[in-house]
Amino acid sequence: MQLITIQPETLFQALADETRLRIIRLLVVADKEACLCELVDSLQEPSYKLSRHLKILRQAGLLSSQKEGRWVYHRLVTEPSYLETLYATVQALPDGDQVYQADLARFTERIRLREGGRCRVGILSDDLKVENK
Amino acid sequence: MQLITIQPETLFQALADETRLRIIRLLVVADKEACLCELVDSLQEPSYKLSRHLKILRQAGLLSSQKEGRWVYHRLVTEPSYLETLYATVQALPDGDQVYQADLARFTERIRLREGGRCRVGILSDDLKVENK
DNA sequence: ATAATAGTTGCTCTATAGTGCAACTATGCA
DNA sequence: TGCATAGTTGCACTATAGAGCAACTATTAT
Repeated sequence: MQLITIQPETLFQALADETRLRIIRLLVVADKEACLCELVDSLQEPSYKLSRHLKILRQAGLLSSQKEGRWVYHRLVTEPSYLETLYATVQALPDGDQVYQADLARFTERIRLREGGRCRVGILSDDLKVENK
Repeated sequence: MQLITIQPETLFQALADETRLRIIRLLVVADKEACLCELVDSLQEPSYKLSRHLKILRQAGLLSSQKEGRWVYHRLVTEPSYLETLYATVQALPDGDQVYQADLARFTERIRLREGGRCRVGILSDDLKVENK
């Protein structure tokens, strides 16, 4: 049950950003949940950036996030039912420069590293890791 | 045929504004075209404001506008087909504070003044008229 | 305990979006 | 021919959104 009502504009505002659309579209098409590090490797974007966008999607009621130890799994929210219609639209959008296709390809590769369906490795793309001095 | 490809984000950006959602929702639910002055009286917003929002919707590929004498009629674009799905979502959105319902009520009343299906009067809400000194 | 790492967030900066006012164009009517 | 009016747009102002950096928390493994 959702106590505070989310404004319709907020919903569309959440999708009005390329990075967030890539996240949503990936989760819609792959029909899977994903943790941040898997998204970092799939979208090739820094974790702090994705973390913030995930928060915006969560606040818009599109995503639910569950912590499991070190990892946080993000999945699409499917209620209320018009969200399913919305995801159908997202899935039907053109992929002019094959960005989504490339994201999905990396994601598919990446989740092959899961053990028992759970993520067991961190960020693999060296250039996206945050180094602790 | 659409020569320049509209980015998916642009589509959602266009809907990420209360005024523009009111316009789209009104046209979806009423299943009618409307001219600016009818929209001004229905949404109770100044014409310069709506005119700009209509332009944004047009540029996003959601609206087509045709001039007929003094009046410009705006109608929803239905191609490509995922736009229909998008409108279905818009129609299914909650109307918490009955804003859309009130807009529709005023619009229904307003288009009763048409003659032969065409708008024959201008802005009726005195407080929204732009006075020429 | 300590180090490594998954993830988050405060801060600053820059770009862009929305508003209102006022001036503008274009069309029809007296 | 000139006026009223449907509609558009340049300008200035303000608010907000997104990015990057760096510091932070929390959890696991050694």
